[in-house]
Amino acid sequence: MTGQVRTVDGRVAGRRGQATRQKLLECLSEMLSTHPYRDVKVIDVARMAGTSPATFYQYFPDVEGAVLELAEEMAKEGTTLTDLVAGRNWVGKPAYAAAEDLVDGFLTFWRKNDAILRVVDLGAAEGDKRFYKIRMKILNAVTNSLTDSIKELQSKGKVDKTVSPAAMAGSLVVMLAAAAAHQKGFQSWGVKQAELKPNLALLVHLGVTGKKPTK
Amino acid sequence: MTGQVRTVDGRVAGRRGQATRQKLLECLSEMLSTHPYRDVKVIDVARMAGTSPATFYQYFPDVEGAVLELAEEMAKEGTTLTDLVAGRNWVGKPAYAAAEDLVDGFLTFWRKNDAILRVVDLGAAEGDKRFYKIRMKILNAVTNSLTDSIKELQSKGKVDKTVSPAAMAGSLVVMLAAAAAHQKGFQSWGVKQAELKPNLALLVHLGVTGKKPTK
DNA sequence: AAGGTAAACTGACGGCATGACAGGACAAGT
DNA sequence: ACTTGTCCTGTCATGCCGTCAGTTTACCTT
Repeated sequence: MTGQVRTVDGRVAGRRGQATRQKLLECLSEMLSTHPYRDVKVIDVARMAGTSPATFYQYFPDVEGAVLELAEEMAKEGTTLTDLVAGRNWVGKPAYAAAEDLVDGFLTFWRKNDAILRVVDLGAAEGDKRFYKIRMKILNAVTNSLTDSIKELQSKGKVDKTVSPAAMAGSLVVMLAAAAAHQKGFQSWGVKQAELKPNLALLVHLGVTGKKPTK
Repeated sequence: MTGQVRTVDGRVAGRRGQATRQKLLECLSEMLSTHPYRDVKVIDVARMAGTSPATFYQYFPDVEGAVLELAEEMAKEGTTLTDLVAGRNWVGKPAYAAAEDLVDGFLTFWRKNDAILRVVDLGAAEGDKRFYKIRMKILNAVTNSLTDSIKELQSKGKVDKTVSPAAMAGSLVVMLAAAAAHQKGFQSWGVKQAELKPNLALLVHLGVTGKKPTK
């Protein structure tokens, strides 16, 4: 579609403009990683980028608008998460490997983008449709894929008919997202990273296949 | 301990003072339910409470400080969640009922306090220890209880030794919290409330006992 | 009831973020 | 060098933040 980068007042941005715009986004990202969302101010981001607040407002309506921009970028990258599920075999021994890979990929992706994902999560929970949509875009990739896998197992009679594939897939994906977001939280329960992964994988396996993995 | 309510500058608050303080908290709570966290301003809360910003700052250091107050209150109430797990029988048919009750209680509690829990979640994810502690207080009640249940099943040989009780309990609780926080999100996957609950209960059952529920 | 004291509240102020605008700096082509 | 369109910044009005000095209110003592 319209791949044109535009300023707030409708001008098309040239090379130099795009560069500063990008720099502002980078600084914002940095800022989000090191300061509470509520305290991220336009003036700080602008200063960090070596420019003025007025410039910031040329490219973004406000902080939220800029965060949405970052989130969109991330969402594009996030659709590659589908590869973790699509075309996997959920029967027998390969099933557990699939579960492990899914958990691993998910945790890695979340850790890499945790600062933005925090804000996206908040915005979505607050009912902001724009953030909500982005969150869906990321999670849908995995959820739909998982849903299909469960449906297939069901049609083969390998999974109980009472299970709702979408609800189960959604629950699992939501669990992974939350576990990823609060990875540090587990430490205070005396749970080490290394312990967490296999248990999440076990739960994913149990949820999808309904059975314990065959070792 | 010191049950004294104090102002920021150290005075002990009297009857009238406590009343306005309480009113401010109520208005803040209302504000959090209807506006994005980032946009909640002291002046708006004060206006809604029919007082001035200066009064607000007599009782709370800032918006965050007041939210912590609200969260503490909620956390006290939240420890009753333990009752949903403690003393439950996780063998045979009663196990599924236990899982159902846990899911139901959790979702209800979360929905009732969603506005504050959103902020607590954000604060915790951002690494703020105060919010983190409150989140733990609520989740620990359930997690520790679940952990014990799993340990017990393990000692009886009913659950695989490779399972880490704490990691499993933590994963399940985190899943419930996330599912509760994004209840609306499931609708766009075509999942109805009524479908979600039994599937969550099934996952809890699978996670704790390692087996499908006996109907 | 008068007077005293601590509590409760407010008006006002300096400081800072926001957001709009107009004008100057810059790059690229002629 | 000149023109043109893009890009950036100085400046300003507005509004919120957070503090303080000072006023009003409630309560207690005598």
